[in-house]
Amino acid sequence: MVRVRFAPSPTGNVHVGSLRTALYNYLFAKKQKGDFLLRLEDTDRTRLHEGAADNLLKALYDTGVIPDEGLVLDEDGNQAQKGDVGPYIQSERLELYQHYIKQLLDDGKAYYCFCTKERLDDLREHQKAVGETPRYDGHCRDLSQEEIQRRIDAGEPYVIRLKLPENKEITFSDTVRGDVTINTADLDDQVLIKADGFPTYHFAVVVDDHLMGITHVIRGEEWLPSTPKHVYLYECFGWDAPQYVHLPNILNADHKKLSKRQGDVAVGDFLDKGYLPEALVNFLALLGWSPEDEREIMTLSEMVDAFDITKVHRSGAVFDREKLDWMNGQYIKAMDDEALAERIAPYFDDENIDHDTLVQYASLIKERIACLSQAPDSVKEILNGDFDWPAEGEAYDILHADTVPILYNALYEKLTGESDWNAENIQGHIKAIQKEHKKEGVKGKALYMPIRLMLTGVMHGPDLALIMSVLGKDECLKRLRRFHDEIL
RNA sequence: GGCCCCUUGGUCAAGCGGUUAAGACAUCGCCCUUUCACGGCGAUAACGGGAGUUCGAUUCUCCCAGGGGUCACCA
Repeated sequence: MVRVRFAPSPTGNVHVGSLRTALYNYLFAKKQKGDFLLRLEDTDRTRLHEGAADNLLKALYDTGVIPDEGLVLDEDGNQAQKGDVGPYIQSERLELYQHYIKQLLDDGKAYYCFCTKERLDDLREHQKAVGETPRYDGHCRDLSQEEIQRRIDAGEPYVIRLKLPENKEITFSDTVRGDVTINTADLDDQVLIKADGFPTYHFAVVVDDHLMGITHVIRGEEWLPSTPKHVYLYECFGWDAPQYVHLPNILNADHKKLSKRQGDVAVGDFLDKGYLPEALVNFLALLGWSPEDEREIMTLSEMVDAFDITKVHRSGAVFDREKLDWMNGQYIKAMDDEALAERIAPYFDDENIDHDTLVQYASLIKERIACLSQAPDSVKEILNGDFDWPAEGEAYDILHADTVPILYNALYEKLTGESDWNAENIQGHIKAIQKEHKKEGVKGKALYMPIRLMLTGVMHGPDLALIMSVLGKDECLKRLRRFHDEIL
């Protein structure tokens, strides 16, 4: 039975890269009919962030990447832990780490280290200055039992380090990268337990992944260089290591790691902006993986069916915001007006607009916006009545053509008489005008464009009758009168 | 700098010894349309370099170059 986990630390907002990692774990688990767990790695007390766990859960549930086990949301939407191998929050597992570190200590696989921060800093600085790779020098590796006891009793702060064998090649297999070999000579005696008694990531992941029965570790490639330490720990305990899958990074356009400097990176930011969660997830899934066929627009469950972890790309993928826009637009266009009206409603919050109007707005902008937050501006751009008619250029010429007065009179009269104001009837009037005044040149572009200009001031926009319908009779007539007074 | 990983068009990516080297985004045309947008059609555009292996390399091997990651009592 496949069991995978997403194990972020609650340090702030959820990065889209993290979401993708979670997503791949989820897709793999579901494809293999296994479980996807969420574990919180909160061993760094200095970086804890208020509400981070809530953010995390919200991002996951909003996007449908929902954990089967571990930290979850209960029926009431409250944080809860679910499963038999908890707790799923590392700070609640301290006794466990104590137990296992003792075993390592007893076996001589780990040792106490009393080196001060200052000594370590000096050491590192010196090594750098001499051009050496910064590394722990093993100062406390061989302290006598007596000295250790004495210093502990004296209350000296200490950490516990992994005693790495010297010059040993450690090889592990990675699903996307194949066999990777690293020599312990290039590795540090990693701190396993910090001075505050908390485990470091390196120790906690191994203990937890083993105890939780994790079969596949799917994580970012930044973990690749430290994986040998983890593999060695499994060896020390006599446990089977999981299968590793290191995912490529998501990059900025400059091929650097995706960072806040160049736009949004938090899942919440994208959702707030009006990127649909299903579009974001779809887009993210395709960064580093693609299905066998040529589909690009896929639901989560379609992705599950098509997902193949062995087809994950090896190299980093640039986060192309233009393509995200396109994809989001595809999702928006695929929605019906009612559904879209509901989704854009929050963005009109301050304006108190009724549902029917919202539906009309939806039909107006559906094919013009890339994300939901553009809705108000887009509507405003189309319906804005506070404009001046152009004083020059093609638009000016159109509005000052000889046929415009004829058109104006006919239009004003017909619209005034219309009692059932809808797009179809409006279109009928325009057609009728064309029929009656065709011989005077009021037809085609010379018919539609002046009307569009009279009513909106600009030469482009959605279907004219549709705009007029949404504008309403009073507003249309008002604009026509203003045109008459100011221009005609 | 040491170590590790990566390398097909501007971007995401098919490809897994023999192909006219897919497709998508973006760009540029044309078409559709009263306009814009949508949509349709088409165009431009790629195997980092060098050695091998092979009848034949984008596909296999090695070297180089470039890019990235990592070298914390952060994850």
